[in-house]
Amino acid sequence: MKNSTPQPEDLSARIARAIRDAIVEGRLIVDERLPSEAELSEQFEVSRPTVREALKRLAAQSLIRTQRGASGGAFVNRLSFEDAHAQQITTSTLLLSMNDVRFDVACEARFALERACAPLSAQRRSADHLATMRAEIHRQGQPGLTDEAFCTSDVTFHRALVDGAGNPVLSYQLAGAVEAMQPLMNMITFTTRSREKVIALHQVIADAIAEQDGTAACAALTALEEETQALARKALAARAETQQQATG
Amino acid sequence: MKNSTPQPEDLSARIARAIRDAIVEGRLIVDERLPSEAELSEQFEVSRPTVREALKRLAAQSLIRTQRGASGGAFVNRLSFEDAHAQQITTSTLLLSMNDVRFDVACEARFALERACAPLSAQRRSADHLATMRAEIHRQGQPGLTDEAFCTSDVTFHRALVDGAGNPVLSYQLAGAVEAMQPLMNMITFTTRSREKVIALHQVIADAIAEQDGTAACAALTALEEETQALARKALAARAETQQQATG
DNA sequence: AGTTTTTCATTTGTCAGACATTTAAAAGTC
DNA sequence: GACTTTTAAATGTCTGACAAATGAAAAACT
Repeated sequence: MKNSTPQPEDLSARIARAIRDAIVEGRLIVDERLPSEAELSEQFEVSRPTVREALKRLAAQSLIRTQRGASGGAFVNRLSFEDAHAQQITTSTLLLSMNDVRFDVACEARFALERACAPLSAQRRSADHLATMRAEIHRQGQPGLTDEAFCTSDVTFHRALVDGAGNPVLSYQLAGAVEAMQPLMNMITFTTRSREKVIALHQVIADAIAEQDGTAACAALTALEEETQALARKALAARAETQQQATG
Repeated sequence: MKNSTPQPEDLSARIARAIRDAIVEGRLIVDERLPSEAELSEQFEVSRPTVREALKRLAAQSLIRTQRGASGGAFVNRLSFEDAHAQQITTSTLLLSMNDVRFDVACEARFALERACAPLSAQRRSADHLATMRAEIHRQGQPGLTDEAFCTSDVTFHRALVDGAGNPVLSYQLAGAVEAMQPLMNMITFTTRSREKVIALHQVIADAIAEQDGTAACAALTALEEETQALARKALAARAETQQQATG
């Protein structure tokens, strides 16, 4: 009986939904101005604060932007790849951290997706992308680099690989998978030896991309995945042992 | 000089950001209750409506949920895969439609990502996933099926393929790529002949997945990509011709 | 006439206070 | 002890107001 009315939606939620539907269905187009808050409150027969709450909901999703002053108002926002990118990353990050997603699951997803990009990137990467990859490899070899900085560089390297495919949709979709891994990677303590292995594989990948050899890049990515998984297992085991010492 | 203060963020945006950061950085954990709106307005030294606007922003991103009554309030929400899934789809759909992303770009991304799933799906798919795929193939062969229904079935088929990989992170990341294509696919008019080709390739994919042959599934996906791209080119050309007739 | 300055109306941003509604816990009753 | 009633706390909503930004029209000036 409880679920007959799951959750009578708030007025502001209903209004937000109505406007969102109008945008998604194309009844409101990009840069079109919405009625003023006063007009909206008349149309929906609610108070202005309620309308405002609805508009803030939409603003939070980058669906509208607001401007003050005469001829200001709320405008349908062109959702940019940049905005979508950022949203994707925070959503993915939270998703992984809040649901206790196992490292190996996230890692598998990440490398599977990257392998999807490798062949395209091998074909199309610009000199810039390649230069970024090589620069990051160099950075990763610097002594005295913290683990966190190493991970950040790792992400930059892989993003260059993905962006090399020259497909913005692909870059957008991959953003979450690549960047959201960083907090998980930070669990790992990278020894000098393990860094050397990772860097060597990065080198193989960069070389393969340079020679437009997608197959080789995929193979190196697979090797890197196995190496990463092994490192994570080791970190996890070490952590378990520490905990056992603490409790026992 | 204009960019020195790019856009003085609203109070409600600032407060939302502060709380969001607290959640992302783990200072607020799942199911933890936030201070009441009255307390928040004191802490941030703003009025309750402003606090409420901030909370609505967070609610729009499924970061919090609110409950009325005594011992009610705003609680940090566990971002579920389901919620994230839904958000991803609407974001991806809007992104594609608002930025005039070319069909071939979106299509390329979609199939590249699906090929990343195919080997995993071939290894792990359950009987259920396979049954869904076969059922959709059968549905696609039914006469009198509208183009829209055909596309819907196509999406269901491909989602089963992706879900077969048994990696929820992968399923989540792929959701946008697969589902957001549907509006684009609906441009295409499927002739009986073209449907037959698509169905035949679906059959090849399903068989490959059944026999745990990831390589064959990938090959069939590539063939399906080429077929889809060809159909889209045809639809585009036909549209261009119609327009020329209208204007000329 | 042309240009600059001022005024003004519009619109969002913010605030204060009030009431309605929901809900769980406390108090009261049998 | 089990049930009912009361109560307090919290969100949901409304009204009315003022502040601040901004573009356009009006006015003033050259």
